[in-house]
Amino acid sequence: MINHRKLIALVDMDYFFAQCEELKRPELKGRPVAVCMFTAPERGAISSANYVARELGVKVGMPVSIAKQQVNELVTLPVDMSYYSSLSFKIMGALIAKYKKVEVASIDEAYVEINASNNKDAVGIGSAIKDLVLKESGIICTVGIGQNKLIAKMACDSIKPNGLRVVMPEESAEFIEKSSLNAIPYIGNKTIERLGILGCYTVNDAKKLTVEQLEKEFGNKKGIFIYNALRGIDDRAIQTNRVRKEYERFATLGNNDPFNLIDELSASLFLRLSGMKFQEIGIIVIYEDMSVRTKAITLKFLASSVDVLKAEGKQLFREIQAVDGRKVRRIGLRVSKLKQTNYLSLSDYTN
DNA sequence: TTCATGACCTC
DNA sequence: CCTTGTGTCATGAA
Repeated sequence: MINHRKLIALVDMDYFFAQCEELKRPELKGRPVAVCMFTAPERGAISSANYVARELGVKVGMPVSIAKQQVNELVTLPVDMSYYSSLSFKIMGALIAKYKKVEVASIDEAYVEINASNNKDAVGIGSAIKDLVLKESGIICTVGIGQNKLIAKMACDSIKPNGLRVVMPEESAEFIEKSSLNAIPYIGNKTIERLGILGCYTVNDAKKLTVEQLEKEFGNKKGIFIYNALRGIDDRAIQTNRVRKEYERFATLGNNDPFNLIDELSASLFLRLSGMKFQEIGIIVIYEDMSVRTKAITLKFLASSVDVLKAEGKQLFREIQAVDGRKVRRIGLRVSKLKQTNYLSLSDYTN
């Protein structure tokens, strides 16, 4: 038996936004709590819900009106992103300080490289991570450990909330075989549907497909990813310093003037950029039937002014309107082809 | 290289 | 009044 095998731990904060709210207001514990994105006082969608609410049928993404109908004692709170970000920042900082290789994958998820020679060691490290997170922030998390990101993620998903699960390399194949197809990351509804057409409903069904068949159906990259994932193979590396490649801001139009809205989105985006320059601007228009149309332009220069953003955003919107005059529900504004001009500022962690 | 679109993620 | 707000990546066409 080889000593010190490299493994990956996925640390995932449980129902993060709602748990942050419970931390802020302990009297909420035990009550059904949902953090909501409101577009109007009584209108919006569920962004995060604690397990009390989930057990009563509240689901992430659900309209607030439906959730309230279902659970009338539901506590609905608006998003307080800067609070969640500060907690996240504390947690991630503690992980980075203690472990050599950490990838901050999102506001509530991090991959950590660990060394463990056996299951017992891995469990010990996993529970040390859980203790660290709890001590640092008061937040309860779930840790999944496996030979790669895929196994770590699936182990974690399988044992939420407040869980810890280690799937050692020699158990990986069986672990995957016993999983359902939709438990595999990047296999969503569309992929499930297309696999069904190919006669595949389980992991073992799908393993009968050749890599060529999968590439033909899903494209080169994704075909190979799925072929490997079905066998527990995943060679994605831990990326210790990920850099944002684009930023976007959305808003629901309501009765607002779209051009005013674009000005507001520009201002909000510009704040977020904190000095970063950009060369591509894009607009995303979402219609009443939820269909999407996008338009983007690459500038001939690196821009850094909010006025450019406003002007180009409105121009792109006019161009879309000229081709498609349907009623607009939401508008998004995006900047990409970014160039970092200064050091990381606090706002890099607050939104 | 640019641009449009779509799948997926997750709270 | 059902359906928020971000972000990454891949593909295919021009």
